[in-house]
Amino acid sequence: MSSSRPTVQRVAAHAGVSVASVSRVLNGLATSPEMVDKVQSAADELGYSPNAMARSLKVRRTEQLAFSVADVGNPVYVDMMRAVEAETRAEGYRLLLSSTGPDPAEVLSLLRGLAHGYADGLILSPIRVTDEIIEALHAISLPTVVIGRIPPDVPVDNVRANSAGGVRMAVEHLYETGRRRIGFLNGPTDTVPGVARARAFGRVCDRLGLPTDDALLAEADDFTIDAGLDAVGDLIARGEPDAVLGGNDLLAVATMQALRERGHAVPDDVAVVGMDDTELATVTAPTLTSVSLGSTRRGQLAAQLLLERLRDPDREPQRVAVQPRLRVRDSSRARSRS
Amino acid sequence: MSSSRPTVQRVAAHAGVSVASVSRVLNGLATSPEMVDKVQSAADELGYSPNAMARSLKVRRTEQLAFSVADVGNPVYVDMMRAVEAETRAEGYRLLLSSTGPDPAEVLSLLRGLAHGYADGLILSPIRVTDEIIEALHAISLPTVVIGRIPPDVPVDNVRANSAGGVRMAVEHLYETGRRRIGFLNGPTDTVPGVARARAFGRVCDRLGLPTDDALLAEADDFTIDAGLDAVGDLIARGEPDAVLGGNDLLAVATMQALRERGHAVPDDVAVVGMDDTELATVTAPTLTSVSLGSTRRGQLAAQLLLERLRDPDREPQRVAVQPRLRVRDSSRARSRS
DNA sequence: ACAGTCTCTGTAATCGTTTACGGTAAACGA
DNA sequence: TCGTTTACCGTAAACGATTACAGAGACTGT
Repeated sequence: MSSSRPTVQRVAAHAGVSVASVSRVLNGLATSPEMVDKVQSAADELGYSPNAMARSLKVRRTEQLAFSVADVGNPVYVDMMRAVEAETRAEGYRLLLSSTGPDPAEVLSLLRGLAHGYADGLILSPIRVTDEIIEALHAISLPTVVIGRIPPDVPVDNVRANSAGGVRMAVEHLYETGRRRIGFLNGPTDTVPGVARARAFGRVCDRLGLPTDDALLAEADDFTIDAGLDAVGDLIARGEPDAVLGGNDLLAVATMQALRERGHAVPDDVAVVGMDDTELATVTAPTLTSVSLGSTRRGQLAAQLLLERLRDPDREPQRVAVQPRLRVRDSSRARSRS
Repeated sequence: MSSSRPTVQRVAAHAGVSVASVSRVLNGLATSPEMVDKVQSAADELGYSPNAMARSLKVRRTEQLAFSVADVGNPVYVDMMRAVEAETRAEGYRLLLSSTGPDPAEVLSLLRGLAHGYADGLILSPIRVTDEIIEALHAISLPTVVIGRIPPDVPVDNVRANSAGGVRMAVEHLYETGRRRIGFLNGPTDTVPGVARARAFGRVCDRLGLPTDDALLAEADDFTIDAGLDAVGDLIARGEPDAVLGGNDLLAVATMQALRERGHAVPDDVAVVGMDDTELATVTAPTLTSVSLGSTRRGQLAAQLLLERLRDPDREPQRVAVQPRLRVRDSSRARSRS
């Protein structure tokens, strides 16, 4: 009894047949009943299971898809992930998650490393897009769809949200409910969503004649609760806002927490609204008004685009956008006093 | 220009050298400077990147580790994941997440499918453990560590929490702060953690002389917020508890939400405590008392065990346990009236 | 009885790498 | 000058599977 895993050769020898026959019965091709019998019993006598690596080398398919996200702790990716999984599982693919932190180098290594190898296709949602990433995307031959804005000439399928529209809806909503000093706790502005949201915020404030002094603007160095807590203190103290928009739900949650600790009531003193409309928004107290950027829909579309490209690798890259929708909850209700 | 990806043969031809030389310079083995030059320029002229599949077939390593969790939406797995990732990244492994839903068949397919192929090692945290899974674990040759209780004779490394101890701490804490009708919103009792926690709850209540009528017991059919909301209504209405223990933080959050909707104050009318002490516990209002089962520590230990086994495949399987710790927050403070 | 079909099986090539092995030529020492 | 060491390089054999191809019987129909 050799120590290493049994191979198809060993099974063949043990069953007294050829390797071809073993492969055939294991893949359910036409064979005689007694052949099936011999091979099957030899196989599970030895505890054989095929080497996936060797198999995919030959057939050039792995039956796996990779989904790369920036932060598994962010519920927005959970939504996307579920949608992607639901869509791709039906086609028999296994889904592999991979969490690249905030560092673009990670994404890059993924694009070059895993990209050509362990998966038949890739969905990625990079938070920072560097020139190197763009370049790698140009060069990539693996079917790929990216979630998030990329330059129009990058030849991959693309689905994106309308961040700017979302910010606009949020600010208009706050304006309509009487808020005038609206703060913005953004994520890092060297990220794709960060920069889009910053720009949009400035524009809509200008249009509505709202103040945009620096004291009303804060930038967390990550789209996380911890980073939000670090950054929001100043905004609250120096900006004296009557409303705060969070760059995503996590930042909004951090804002609520900081407000509570400092004795400000939400929404009576300060309204808070988030972005992404994740499950988090429903569990906080008060529940969080949030603008949905369609994470589930984006995941679904990304999966569909990927599956279509898998079927037809040569078709034109497509790009689709999904529209935002405001979900009003308690954190932005009208003041009860006033 | 051929359409398919360039191979080592092609860059060899293009550089006018042998494939062996190409492989050598690409792997940084000893070669002359001019050889390095020729190969390098040929390689990136063709945009060559090696086929990971073929490579790992030969060297029998993928440099990848797989971590399989039941529900990516559960923050407890996020904690574990981060810990595992931190530990394994240092050794140069890439971490692949894979989300098997609540269905044991998924785990099984993972154990047999991905198990022998795309990863050098596997960490899994199955929520249900069937005979088939036990059997597959006996048969597995891939280095594997499971997080969660398994029968003692299963020959894989194992790290587990002390659920029972955790439940005990939670209930004692509630008892000491004056609660007498303690409800329990558990997850499914056909799961490993579900059954352990149910048993422990019964025992500690008996010991303390607390009532355990059926009206105080509820069982959600998943460890999620939605399932919790479905199941907790009855418990609140019929059980009239003055405290509720959630089988995990998600169930506790669901409980708080349901209580709020029905006009009960937390903690004044009803105290709530969760288990797992996830990030969620800090963002709710009131903040959630929760017993930490050491998710980060468990992830860390699991990763270390796996790495050790990777270095020495023949050593004895180890099993370690991590102890719970109660984290008191606002949701279980003493009543202010009374 | 024989050509033609059909069904099953085995031999060997192949996927894209790595690497053991052997050969060649330059460098070295005496 | 002539072995011997050293440094490189190329040829070919793996890794473990799939599959094109061809051969071998077993049928069929005439």
